[in-house]
Amino acid sequence: MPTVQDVAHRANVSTATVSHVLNGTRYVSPELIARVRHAVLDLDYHPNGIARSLKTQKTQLISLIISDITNPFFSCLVRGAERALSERGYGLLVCNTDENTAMESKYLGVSLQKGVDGIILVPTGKDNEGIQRLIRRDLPVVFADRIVPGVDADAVLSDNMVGAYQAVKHLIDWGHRRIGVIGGLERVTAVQERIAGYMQVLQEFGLKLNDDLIASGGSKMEGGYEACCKLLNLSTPPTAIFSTNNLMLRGALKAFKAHGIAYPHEVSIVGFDDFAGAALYNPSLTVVNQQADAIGFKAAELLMQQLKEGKRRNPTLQTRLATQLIVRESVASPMAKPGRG
Amino acid sequence: MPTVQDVAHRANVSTATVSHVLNGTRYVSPELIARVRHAVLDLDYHPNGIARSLKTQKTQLISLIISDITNPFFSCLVRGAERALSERGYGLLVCNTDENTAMESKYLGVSLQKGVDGIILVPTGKDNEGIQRLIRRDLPVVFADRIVPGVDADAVLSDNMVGAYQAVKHLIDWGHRRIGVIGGLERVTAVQERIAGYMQVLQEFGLKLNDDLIASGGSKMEGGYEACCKLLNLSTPPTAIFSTNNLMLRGALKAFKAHGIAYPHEVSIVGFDDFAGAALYNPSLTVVNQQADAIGFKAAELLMQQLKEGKRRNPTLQTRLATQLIVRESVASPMAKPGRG
DNA sequence: TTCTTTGCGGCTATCGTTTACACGATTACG
DNA sequence: CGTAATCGTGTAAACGATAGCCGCAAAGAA
Repeated sequence: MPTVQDVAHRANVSTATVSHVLNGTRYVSPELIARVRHAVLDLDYHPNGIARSLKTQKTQLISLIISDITNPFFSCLVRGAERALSERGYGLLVCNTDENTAMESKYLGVSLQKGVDGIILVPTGKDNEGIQRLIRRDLPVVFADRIVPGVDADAVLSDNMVGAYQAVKHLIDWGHRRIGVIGGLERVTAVQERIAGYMQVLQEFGLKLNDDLIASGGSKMEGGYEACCKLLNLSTPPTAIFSTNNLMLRGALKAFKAHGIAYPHEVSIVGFDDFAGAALYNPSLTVVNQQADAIGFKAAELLMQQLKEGKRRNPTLQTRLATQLIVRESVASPMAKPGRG
Repeated sequence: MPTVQDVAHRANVSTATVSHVLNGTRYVSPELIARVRHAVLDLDYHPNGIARSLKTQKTQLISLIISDITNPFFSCLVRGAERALSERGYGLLVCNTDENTAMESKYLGVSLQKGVDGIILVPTGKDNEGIQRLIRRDLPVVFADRIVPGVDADAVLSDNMVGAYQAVKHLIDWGHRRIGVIGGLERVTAVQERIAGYMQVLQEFGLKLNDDLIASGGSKMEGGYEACCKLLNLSTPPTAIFSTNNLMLRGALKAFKAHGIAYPHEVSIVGFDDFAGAALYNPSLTVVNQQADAIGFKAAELLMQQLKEGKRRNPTLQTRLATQLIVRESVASPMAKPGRG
């Protein structure tokens, strides 16, 4: 592996000149430029990024901390972020926390050690000593999808309240009055907001809130399955269900299947977050779409901005991306006799 | 940001001692260990990974080059790899090539500059100068999902021929004789093998091969849609279709919908690669499952081994992971009158 | 007592860059 | 004609860690 020294030697110039030719950081005569270029080619020289990082204190690395890449919402988010970053020559370090705060801390720590230039964080939710440390060190951080309440940093989020509002309003428009919710992890601000949206609709239409109708589980398919079973096993089950995330929606569908329930005629269902194939289910699924890719992209852009300006932004910027109700076939009027049992 | 120097100073020892205490690389008296530990805590010292990397020539970073994280197969693969790596303190740099050889080269280049310790590569297929360079530099590489024919490196793959065999045999067992294939990119060895498996079954059952029945497209949903349309528009369309990948399967389903075709009764279909929700379609989808997570995990493990042994393996090791036919509802007997017109 | 051995821990070169500073030469200016 | 400014390039000091090589002291041997 040749080094600047080797190049300098071969081109009969100093290492400074080599460096400046390569980076265009000061005037060098055409003659020397040519010699250096030549030597670089001859030796197949590629500058060592690590040494460069050590000197410049920049790694061109961003870490992206999410809960689970396997969730299509997050994989789209990652894709969006990667698109924005790779254009500008940044690499993306992907970390899966599995909604586990300890993991999050660990990854925050390794990110710091690896010297990333910034972090896009989908926080597990609990306020976290690790996050405070980043902020203190003045490392650019932007939250995506969720925030952690006490912490002041840029964020790009879905408009969760409105999204939930759209979903639940849709159910009400179809005549549903007894609407169940499948919630995810309670500490996650995104689901808090979605449930708040749900409650707001209820209030607006003068329906009374029934705690039994709010069922929570993990955030994955299994959790959705269990939560949905809880709802279906109520003495008077809901006539419609609003699932606050995409994996849990599928869990709910599985529960329908297990209980021999045909949607939408026995129970209607609306999900949060569209996904490839939602249109292909039979009946197809009515969902609230969120712009996962754009969230990632935007978050990366904000981060790049902070990097350019060299500081964390002050005051902090919170962007909300619109959601959209996609009406398909999973909602129908409630049956004449609500409930099954 | 405190450095070893600061710690050494505060603990009244040399930097060498600090380093050795932190890494346990030589005997240090309990007394000094305590002093160093104390100083580390006092200063909230965290070693700078970049400096360490420069000195040790190791970054604890692996890059994983795939075509598209948005494809559930790859996101599972990533997950598996990450699980194996993060346990051992390695970070994962994720790169999406979009099946584009130029992108692949670019990412190979940046990986080298960033000084990754190894690469897990899902090659786009074309033999690539960049890959040869890695090999020459003796950088550990392991292929996942596919290989590039001329290049000698460890690989972890699905047993594609057998998988395709299972799928197509299943269709034949149900009485199908005119079976279409939706192929992906031709240069991808995985799809080559799957098509070879298809051909093998045909031969075994004395069916003659018909080029019209092999339709290719991109590797994504759109490609599947188009390829499926081609098949459906044949003068005598197939009675069953084998899709060689997961996204294309959904594209095919979309084509069914567009053509008003009800599977499995009008046309049967089998896909390659199971995915969350395949069981929830209606009718549910019969697919050949591959162990995506295990492929990623195993690939990472092989890489770790190479790192431990300090060299690329010789001779090279190729692992095949079993596939499994998951019979659901998307296959039925062909109609009495094959074709539609 | 003196010489050797051994064990502990400090000094310092090194990894491969970037970049502040210095330098000599040439030109411009008052 | 002396001083200053300009110009093009080189020298060498960082960046923050690791680790080879020594030196010193205490212990053991003769």
